Amino acid sequence: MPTKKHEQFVNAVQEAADQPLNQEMLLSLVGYNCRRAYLSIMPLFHERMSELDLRTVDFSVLSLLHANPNITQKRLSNAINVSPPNLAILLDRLEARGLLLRQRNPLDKRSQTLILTAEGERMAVEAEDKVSALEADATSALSNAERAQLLKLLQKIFQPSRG
Amino acid sequence: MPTKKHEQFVNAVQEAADQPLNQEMLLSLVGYNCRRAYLSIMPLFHERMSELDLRTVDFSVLSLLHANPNITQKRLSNAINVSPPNLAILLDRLEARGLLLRQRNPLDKRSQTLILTAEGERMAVEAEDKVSALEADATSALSNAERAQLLKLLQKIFQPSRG
DNA sequence: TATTGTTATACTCTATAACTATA
DNA sequence: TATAGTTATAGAGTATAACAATA
Repeated sequence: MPTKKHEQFVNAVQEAADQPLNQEMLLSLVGYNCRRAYLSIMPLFHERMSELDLRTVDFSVLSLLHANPNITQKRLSNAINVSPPNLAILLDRLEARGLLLRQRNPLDKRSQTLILTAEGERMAVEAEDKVSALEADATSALSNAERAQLLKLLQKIFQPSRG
Repeated sequence: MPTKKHEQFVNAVQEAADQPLNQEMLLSLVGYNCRRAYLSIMPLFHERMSELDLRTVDFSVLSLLHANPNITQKRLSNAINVSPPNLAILLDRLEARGLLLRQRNPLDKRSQTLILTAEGERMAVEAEDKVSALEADATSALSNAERAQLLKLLQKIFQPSRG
């Protein structure tokens, strides 16, 4: 025999099931929306880059070394926000694949400088092409102007000094 | 005795050290910028929410249940993109803390509906206030109009159907 | 004494397989 | 037979502590 309280519960559950989800609060947060946008782009990255066997962080390293040959591990570590221990094993893997070289820094023998091999350069160029294309596909709902505006606004958040 | 090759290497290393890092490629990518912006907001989240002992995903759950009482675990799982096994233990913790209740769904006894306790409601309201404030601080480089524009552009990426 | 980089290790997050109960 | 949820477990990603070599 259903009590009144039980009836109210059944009605509340029915009503909840009938209504679309209210996500107003979460959708008002920049952090949440950044994460959702990022997570919506990543599957395409993994699909298209699995052929090159590169993760996002591997791509970041190749791309930065392509544009900045002979920088030290320290500067790379700071730039991509990967801790020295984790960068060490990441570089072990890329070096083992013949994509880059570590060389003792002649100006300060504590540090090591990094440079892509010829194969690493080829891989970097190919990866950059693939990523540019995949990005365009993942953000095809945006016009070029909107995309540029988005980049500007995001950079204001993590580079506030640059206005 | 330094070879010519070695001299060239020393010069290249010196030049690399003297120049600012070129991050043009990475900064042209929406995914990379989303991640950087997200990672710049998170430390503030952890600082301010450690008092409430809530992670981002815990906050998402409390906030969604606050706005959508009596929804099922299935709908919650879909909304926040957390797999059923991982959601189960997350809900175990919040239930053990007295923040929510799981109730067998009277309309389909396979599923369970979720509702915040009085304490859970208080926690949700307090957390939402804190998060709103922290978001404003983390994105203070943006005007209100820019912030609104940013949310719109990000949502276009992961909700392309909504234009 | 401080810095760069490495090794070892622990912790969190996320993903998968197998199971129970209900439809 | 299919679905909601749970348990157990494995893997990836990230963080910390201790160490060697150089400054």
